[in-house]
Amino acid sequence: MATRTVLPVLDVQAAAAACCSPVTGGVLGVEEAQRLARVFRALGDPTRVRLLSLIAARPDREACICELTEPVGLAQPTVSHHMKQLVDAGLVVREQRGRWAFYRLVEGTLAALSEALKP
Amino acid sequence: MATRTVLPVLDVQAAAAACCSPVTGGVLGVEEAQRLARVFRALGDPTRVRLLSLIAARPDREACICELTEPVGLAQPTVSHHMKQLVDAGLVVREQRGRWAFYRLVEGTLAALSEALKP
DNA sequence: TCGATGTATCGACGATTGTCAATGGGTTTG
DNA sequence: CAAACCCATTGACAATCGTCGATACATCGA
Repeated sequence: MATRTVLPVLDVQAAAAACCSPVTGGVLGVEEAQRLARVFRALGDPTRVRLLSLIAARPDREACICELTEPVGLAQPTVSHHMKQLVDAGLVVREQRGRWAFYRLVEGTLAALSEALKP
Repeated sequence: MATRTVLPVLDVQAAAAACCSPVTGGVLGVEEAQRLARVFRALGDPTRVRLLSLIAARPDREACICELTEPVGLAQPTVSHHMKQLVDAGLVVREQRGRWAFYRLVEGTLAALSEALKP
């Protein structure tokens, strides 16, 4: 059985990409605030912010763990751990290709967050 | 002497409001990533997201602690603690007025974050 | 001046987080 | 098949975080 939490990616995607719950657009319900906070929490670590920018700077806007470990200067399990956080937050998508794991930005989530912060 | 950290608000304001360091616009330096992550971390708690939305929903877009404690259902010291985090992140500004402490959104910071997330 | 009121700070607690070394699971190559 | 390679998971550790009760500080009103 799946030991992973239930589809957090789709939750965020559906809720955020729907372009709802802007922070300054009225009192947010508890659930909406939780969804937003979960994504922001994933962005709340310098290493993860840099990982995102490293992926975005790649020619095809995707990268594997082996291309990310050296730039951030952390051990491979640590980078893998951070990428999992970004996947669970819906900021990134993982795709296994051969023995490499490629990560690609989810632009919809970024756009949705950008909208939610617009004053 | 001031026991507070050195003007984090201005740091964020200057760096972020200058509309620099978009997450997807090239590899972020360590310091830029740290500045961004510090603000996102402040947004990474559901209570703080709700506090922001509560303030934004007020007629004059400002509120005092006494108006925020009951809606979020937490003790007064806890709310005060969260507001301090938001102030340090540059998301909110504090103004003492009589015996009340009023908090007002810093729209520039929100706008800068929104820009930084635009894909 | 004294009591009441609104906030901030302190001290403490359990919970979560970031990090690593060691290990295990797949996939390719020899 | 066996070895090499890439990555995820586990277990452990210190550090940080969210929360509260108690308390201290500051301001207003009587």
